[in-house]
Amino acid sequence: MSSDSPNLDSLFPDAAGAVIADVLIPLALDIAYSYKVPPGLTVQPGDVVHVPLAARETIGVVWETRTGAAASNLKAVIAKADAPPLGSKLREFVDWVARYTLAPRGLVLRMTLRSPEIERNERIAMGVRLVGAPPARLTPARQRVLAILGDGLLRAKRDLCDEAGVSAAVIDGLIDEGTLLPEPMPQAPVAPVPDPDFTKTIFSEAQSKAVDELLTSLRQEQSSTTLLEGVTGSGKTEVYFEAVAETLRKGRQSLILMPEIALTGQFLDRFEKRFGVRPAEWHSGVSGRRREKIFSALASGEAKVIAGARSALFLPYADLGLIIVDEEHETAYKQEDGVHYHARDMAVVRGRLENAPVILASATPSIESRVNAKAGRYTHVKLPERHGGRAMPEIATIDLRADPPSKGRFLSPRLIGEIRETIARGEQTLLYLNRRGYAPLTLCRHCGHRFQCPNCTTWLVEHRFRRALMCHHCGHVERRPETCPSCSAEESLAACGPGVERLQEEVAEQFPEARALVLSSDMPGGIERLRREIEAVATGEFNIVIGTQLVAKGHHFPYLSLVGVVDADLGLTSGDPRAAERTFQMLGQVTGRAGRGHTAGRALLQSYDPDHPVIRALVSGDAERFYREETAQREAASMPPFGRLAALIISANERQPAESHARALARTAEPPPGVMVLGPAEAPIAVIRGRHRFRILVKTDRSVPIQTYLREWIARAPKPTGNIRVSIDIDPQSFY
DNA sequence: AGCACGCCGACT
DNA sequence: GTCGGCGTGCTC
Repeated sequence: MSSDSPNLDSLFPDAAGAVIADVLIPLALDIAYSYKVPPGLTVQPGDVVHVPLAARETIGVVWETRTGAAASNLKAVIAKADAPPLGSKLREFVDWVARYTLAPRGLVLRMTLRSPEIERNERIAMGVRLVGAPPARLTPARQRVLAILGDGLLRAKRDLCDEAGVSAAVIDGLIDEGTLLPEPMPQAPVAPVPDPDFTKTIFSEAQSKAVDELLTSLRQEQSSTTLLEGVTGSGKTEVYFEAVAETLRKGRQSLILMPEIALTGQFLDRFEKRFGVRPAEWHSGVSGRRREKIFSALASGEAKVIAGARSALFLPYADLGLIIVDEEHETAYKQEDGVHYHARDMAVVRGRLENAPVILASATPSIESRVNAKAGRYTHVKLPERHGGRAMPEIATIDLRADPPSKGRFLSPRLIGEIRETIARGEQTLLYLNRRGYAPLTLCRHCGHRFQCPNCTTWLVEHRFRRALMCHHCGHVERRPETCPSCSAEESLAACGPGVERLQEEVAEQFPEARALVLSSDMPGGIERLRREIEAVATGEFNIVIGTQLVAKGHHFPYLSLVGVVDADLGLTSGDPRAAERTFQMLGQVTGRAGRGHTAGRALLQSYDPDHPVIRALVSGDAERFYREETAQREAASMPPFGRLAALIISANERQPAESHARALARTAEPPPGVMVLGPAEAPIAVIRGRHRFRILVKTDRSVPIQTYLREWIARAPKPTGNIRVSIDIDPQSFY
């Protein structure tokens, strides 16, 4: 900071030598704006400041300071804000993420500032303490209060009222008399420090080995990424808790990233069992007041461990010493609106910048992470067996060509037989079908009319319970008509294919005496009811559970011994380049639910294509081979992580303009060698928050700087007219 | 994100 | 004639 003489400053305020701050503002702006720094104010890069913007005042972060000739039209910084400054590593991270995701830097900055809505209305709870002589008039109410406070300790007003059975007026009266003294209550610590040695976990031989390996790579001074691969039930969490303990002993902070839905009481309980206290939590359900507290506790270094959803990656840690990405393969790590980023990948980047080791944990790792591990870029730590002698489920297929269900039904005779036996043993069956509603397609038997979404390129799903046809893509809903809208034929509409509701109908028919339950995310009664029902399933209350993918995660069902995958082929035919991987992971998780205690469970996959590599791999348990083959295919096709995928997303309020601009853009593309534009016609259209989105997929091999190419492409293309926005999505590829 | 400006349809 | 809807562009 230059120290010009005050004389000179006041005489020539705009002369060379003025201090200028380049301030990044948390709006959709990519460049930092320049402001004069008024005399008497010193700012440093990272400082949060109030600045004028147009007619308003906003907050911003000083990105750089310089001295030089200030143009006289520069506005001046108003003041420093009462917020922790952003460290240089975090600023570097913001720049890096913005550059990689092609988002304006201001938008990325906003993710790091989101919480401190500087609520000045901090109400400090007051307590009272006995200090003076009893008052002249000693009423019974007053006596009760004084009796309680006789020990001279400080008590919260509220608690005291409850305990003494008096109103606040009694206590206020005593304060006026001088008998009691009000005093602010000591603030409960936002995030009590976990004790790394609260309990000592007894590890199996395999687990101890994994812990040793993990700690060895942790103790290297360099930042490193470790893939912790452990089958369901192998005790991954307890193993990575040891890395958290090690980081705690060093006095540094740990971040445990998890998909939002996985952040449950169950996880927090396990943490508390190991460390004596719960970690601080960070997700959409945490209230504003608490967010602010956690925010500053992290910035000051007071909070040591935080468990959070992907947004926690952008918080201002004082000394981040470890990042764990739990369930690293989860798609929930990808943010699809605003700044498009993949939290797993950005975690690896932030870990590198902060010199913090990163642990990616999963039972079914992503291809990307596996490839990196195989190539030696990540350390690979494996937990190959279940903990506590629990056996892996036995998985088999039912060939639907040889053993078909009866017409209009979806359960094969063999599966029905197995369910019957399971019920007879008093055990539970899970029927997995990842399709909400009654039937995925409705058509007219008379004229062949198919109900299609007016916005999307998808069929409307019948929801018989609600008597509606719904689009699961955009949320469009219409009433199911009685007659065909095209040919007016009556009673001609036929439901095609199964959904969970239809399966429930079939189950009721086959097993009228069984208690069956559908678990799907659109269940009437909302999340509360869902939680209660899941609890009821865990206590063994139902014989048959019919569930969509939400049953694959989290909860443990101790009575479950049979898993029937109703349509194992579902999802394998979608155009998604990760379809095989996703299906393998999903079915791996679902079938992993089977098994009671030490008894192995059974899983049956109904399939018309039992020789499909995914199904074969699930049955044989040969994950290695599946990953090897899938990796080879990815490599041959230049798909991630061997090539890159990106998309231009064109969105507008109406479908038509979005689509025509997408086509116009596609025509403008002049792909250089190594780039392939996969055309808008192949891309599905979705409606998100009222905006119709069209995607143009782009595939490149790794030699092409895809960011540069996309930027040039957009610059070349005709300017979008109307309310059309073009944004860029870079597909996750994993970083190392 | 705000906020102003400007262009088109309904109407005190 | 004006009011006000929203689409568009700008903010050091």
